[in-house]
Amino acid sequence: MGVNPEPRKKKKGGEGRATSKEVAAEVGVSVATVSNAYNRPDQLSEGLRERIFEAAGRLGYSGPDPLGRSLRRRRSGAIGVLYADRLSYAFTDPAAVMFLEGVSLAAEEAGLNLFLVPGGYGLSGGSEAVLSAAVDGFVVYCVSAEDPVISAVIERKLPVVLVDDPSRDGATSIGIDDEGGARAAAEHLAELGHRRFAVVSFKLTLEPDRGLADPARQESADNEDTRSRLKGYKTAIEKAGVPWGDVPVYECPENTPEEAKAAAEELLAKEPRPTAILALSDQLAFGVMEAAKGFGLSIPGDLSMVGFDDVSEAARSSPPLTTVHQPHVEKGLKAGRKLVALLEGGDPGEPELLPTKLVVRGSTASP
Amino acid sequence: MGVNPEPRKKKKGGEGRATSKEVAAEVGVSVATVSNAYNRPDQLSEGLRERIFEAAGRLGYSGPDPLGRSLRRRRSGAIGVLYADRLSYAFTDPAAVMFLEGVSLAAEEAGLNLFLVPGGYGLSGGSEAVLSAAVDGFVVYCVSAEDPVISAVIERKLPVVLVDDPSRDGATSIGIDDEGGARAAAEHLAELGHRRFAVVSFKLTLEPDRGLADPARQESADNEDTRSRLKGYKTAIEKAGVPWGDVPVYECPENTPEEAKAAAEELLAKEPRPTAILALSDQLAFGVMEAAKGFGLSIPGDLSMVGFDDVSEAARSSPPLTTVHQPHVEKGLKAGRKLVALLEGGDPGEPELLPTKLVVRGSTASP
DNA sequence: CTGAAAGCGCTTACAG
DNA sequence: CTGAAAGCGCTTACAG
Repeated sequence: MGVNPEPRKKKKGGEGRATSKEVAAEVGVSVATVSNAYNRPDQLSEGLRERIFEAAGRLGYSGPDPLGRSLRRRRSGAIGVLYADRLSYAFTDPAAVMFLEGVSLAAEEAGLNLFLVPGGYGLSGGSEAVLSAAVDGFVVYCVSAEDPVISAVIERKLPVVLVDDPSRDGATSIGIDDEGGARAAAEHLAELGHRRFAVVSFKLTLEPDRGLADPARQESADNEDTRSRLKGYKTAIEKAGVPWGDVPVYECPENTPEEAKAAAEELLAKEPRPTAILALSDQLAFGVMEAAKGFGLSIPGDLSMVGFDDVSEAARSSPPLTTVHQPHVEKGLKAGRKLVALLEGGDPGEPELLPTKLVVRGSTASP
Repeated sequence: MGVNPEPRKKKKGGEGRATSKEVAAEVGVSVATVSNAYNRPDQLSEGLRERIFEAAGRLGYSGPDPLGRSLRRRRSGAIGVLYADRLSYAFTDPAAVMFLEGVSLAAEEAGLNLFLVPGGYGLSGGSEAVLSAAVDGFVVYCVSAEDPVISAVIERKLPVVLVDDPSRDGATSIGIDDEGGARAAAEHLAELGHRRFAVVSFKLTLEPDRGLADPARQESADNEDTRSRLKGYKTAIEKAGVPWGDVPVYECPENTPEEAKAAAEELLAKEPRPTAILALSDQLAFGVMEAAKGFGLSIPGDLSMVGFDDVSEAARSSPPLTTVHQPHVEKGLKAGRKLVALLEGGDPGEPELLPTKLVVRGSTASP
């Protein structure tokens, strides 16, 4: 007998946690009864149950091992949030943090734990994290449709809700009205009289460039959000009589103020200088504002600035940032709830689009 | 045969993901060989391996199921972060978010996933989340030594690192120099000439009060951080010749600006009005500043304000907040690394205390 | 280079 | 009210 190798030096020694089998032996009952003591109190007498708990306490058994239970039940009790990038970036982006807050609200409601899973991006192991996460389903956030990690998620055949990139037919998804929000932002600037625009954008493809992106590249953006926002700008700007081809669109490889600052430094050095800059996120907008400061430009006196996201810092920056509001927490909450519904056997439902809204604050004025 | 009940309608139908057994049958090898194809490529011929992958693709097998693997290996590949409160609060507190950033950095380094676990606090199930999380170890954040969830963690007999509350003998822990930081903050105010102080504090016990806390209650605070910070204030203030008993300490049940605002409204209504307020966190300080605005008080003209944490908003608030800096990200990173070391069989090591530092900005001046 | 066997820790429907 | 048995999906040391 006994072929089983290394796993743990259990028994005797008090060390290493006890198993239900050991508790059962101690009390003189079967493991089934120990299991029932924890899971179905009505299945055994109160007295026996207490004796079991007492023995468990003595042996240091803290209840069913999650791994054994999960394997048997085919449920881990956790939902995974797949984030496109390294996890540490997620905590750096206020929009992502609010989204996570929403998802965690949904997880709490359902009594589920939250598992954070980084997308590949050349991390050690690529999609390995996705393949090795013991979760019952995924909320996929901020991952472009082209990202190989998406295939990994699909392969897992777990319930999935796609956020902000509602492609895949039949998939459950939730997003926001990116195009409408972006259009409103650009219209606002046009109405103020601006005609010289520039745009600071997210990366356009998985292999990002740093620098100006021509319209062809813009249209090949593999992230739906990005495409829609650019399209919204374009519609409004062309309506104002400015050819879209005249508008420099600067691609930043990362959604950080630092990248945007560098971008803006190039954009603001151009002659004639743009009088208004549209940023695809508030994070990017903050970087542009810093660059403007460096150039001795006042906002909104010399330069108008519009962001996207309405992160809480937007209201507190100086000047307060005009931006497109989107309901981050609600988006996370709804995404989480949709996943829970799927877990409970619900059907995919219709893709849902949450509204956006332009919030005019102090960073925009007539040129 | 076949007693096993409901679990899943596998086989045929293409639906429901395949198992290694099915792949083995398809290829005509044993499950051991399928396992080897994924885990030990050197154990089988390249040709066979490819046939296995090919069959896996056809059957929709995406590699070893994490649950089965984890149970067998006795490793889940995830580290848990236990947060005292509801998870959604964690995402609301910038200090917690930075800490999580640090932990996620450590997790990434080690190729581990991050599991977020809410502490009980009357949530559905109390410590259930702790008991049911499939993790290899815990980083325990922001949980007071008295919290019952701590016992649940201990019971689990998993490697643990305690953050900010380095009690338990023999446990691995990391914290900051709370007392020194707080002392420096109060000394700074005393040197500016302040003599009428007030303090806005975290909750003192698991069953928090809202309102003034007398010294007895202060000393019974079950969170080490809180006790140490109050002690630091006390030392400096008494050194300045002000009896600690004269300093109102207002307990807020939650670490939110809203609570602090309400607290400050009471504090600022007192006669004589305090000329300086010390807050145990920046979050609380922000609330106090709002209240001051409501009273038409200028900062630092009418009221000096010192926070604690040096969250990134602190530098951007108006006026910029004088506060005690602590290295949140580094704390998380080190906590995570300590856990990883423990997981790899390292020993607990000495409790580590990271330095704090007063950062003087615009919210403090002479009375 | 490949397979048979044991077993990780648990839960469940059923028989008694 | 309690237990025997099957099995969740996997990995491992060993024999061949």
